[in-house]
Amino acid sequence: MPSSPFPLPASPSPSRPDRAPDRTPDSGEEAELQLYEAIYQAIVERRLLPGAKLPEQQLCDLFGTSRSRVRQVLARLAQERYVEHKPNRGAFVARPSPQEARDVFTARGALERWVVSHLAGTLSSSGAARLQANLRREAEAQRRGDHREATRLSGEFHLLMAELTGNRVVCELLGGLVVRSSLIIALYGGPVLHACGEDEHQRLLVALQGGDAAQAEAQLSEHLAHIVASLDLGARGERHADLRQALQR
Amino acid sequence: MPSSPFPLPASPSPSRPDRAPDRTPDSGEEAELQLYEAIYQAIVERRLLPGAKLPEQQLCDLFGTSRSRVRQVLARLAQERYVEHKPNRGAFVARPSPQEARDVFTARGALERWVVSHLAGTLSSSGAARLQANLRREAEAQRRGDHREATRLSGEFHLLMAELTGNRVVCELLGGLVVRSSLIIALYGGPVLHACGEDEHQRLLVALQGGDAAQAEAQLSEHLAHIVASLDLGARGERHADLRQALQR
DNA sequence: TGTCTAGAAATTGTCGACAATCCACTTCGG
DNA sequence: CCGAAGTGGATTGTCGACAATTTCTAGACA
Repeated sequence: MPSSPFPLPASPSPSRPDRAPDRTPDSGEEAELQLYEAIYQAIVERRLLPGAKLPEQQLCDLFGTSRSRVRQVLARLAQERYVEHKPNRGAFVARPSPQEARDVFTARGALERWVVSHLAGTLSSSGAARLQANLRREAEAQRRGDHREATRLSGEFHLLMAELTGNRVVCELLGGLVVRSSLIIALYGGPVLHACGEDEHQRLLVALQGGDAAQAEAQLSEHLAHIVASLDLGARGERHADLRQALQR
Repeated sequence: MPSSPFPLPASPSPSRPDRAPDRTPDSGEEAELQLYEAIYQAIVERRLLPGAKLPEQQLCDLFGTSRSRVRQVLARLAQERYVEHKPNRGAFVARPSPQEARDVFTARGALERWVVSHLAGTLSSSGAARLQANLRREAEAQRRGDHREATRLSGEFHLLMAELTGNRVVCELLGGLVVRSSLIIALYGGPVLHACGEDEHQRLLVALQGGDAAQAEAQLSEHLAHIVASLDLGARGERHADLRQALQR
């Protein structure tokens, strides 16, 4: 069926509707970034489900890149634990074990307790405003039933807190854990994706603005515990979606 | 000078003194692991200093592998922030900025406070024995002036604590931070490599065995703060060593 | 009808060759 | 004598081709 080499993201040369038309180094490097971002976003937004296969040639065709670049991207994703690399079998979206699921949220707790503790004393008004804006957008998405956008914003809230501390290292580590959390919730989460978070984020922000570090830490621990408690570890999710459909923007 | 293609690690086929002789898949994959471990250990033990160049062809010759494998290893090391990848310039052992140095130790504090807090209630007698053995070996190395071995064991102490919690995710994250700490101390540490740790580790272990989580957390925070305080951030270390010499076992 | 086997097709793993870029040395002009 | 441009060599970046392995398919036999 895939006789046309470039089904979706347009051929390299003719039209480039996205911005930054000033520098034109080569389409290859750009496509490599696009490919990474596409898979990354598809995982965060749960369009690519755990266990889905990522065939190299198919990705080459979809993004008009060479196989070396695709392999590079897959290797990076594998090191970040977003995909698993089975020898001579190919790359698959990662399926974290129940134990790994618990460990990820425990590690998040360790890092994020420092984040909120640090923020409780230093949160600027502009920072608080950014967090508030995120909450508003999440509530909006929730109200209009856009669960995909809501869960994305929910993860972004945690990352935004980390960014506001100014600690790049914590940001990177936590960023990885948040993505892996998406995989975990996709695997073990019930159909109702922890709608509880909506309110808990709000209370967490109040604690931060009040400068009460202990209260903020307690709120956060409770929040994460609620998420873990809502998981059905032991479920054998065999879910996987279509590549073409998942990666199109 | 390097006319002989395999100066140090022996040619692929004839002799293989290391264990696991049962499976003999191919020398390529094995050499790839050896290369990674060699660079990793050389960084931890401060034989490869920040800023040192890692030329691909030279590594190919030293380990008898193809350039693709060398590039794969370097890419992995770059993602772990152990080496920096300058475009069209090559790979260099990473030189963390002063800001990154502070951030790394802050992140370590966040993770390790959970580690010691968790261990304070659950440390088994065998686990305590392993930690005690590590301390003994470190003290021994310190006594006979083997600073290299002492610093290696010092880092291993922190990793060992993380392992004893059973949380793989925390282990991986902390492992990366410990290696980066080696780079930071190599760059900004004075000639006397925080010999203070010797005693502080001992007191930390006592607190763990006593089950006093708060005391253990306080000890740990103080320990890390001492290390950061001993750093001379703002130093412009241009140190780098010879590859051949650094990577030989 | 079910299962095992053998061949074929597709997919992944590995390598060497070529192109692009940068570094160092030489050479020329001031 | 010093600085700048040019040139040769070395190093890195990229790609396509080939080899190895797995998976799918067809067919024979119990």
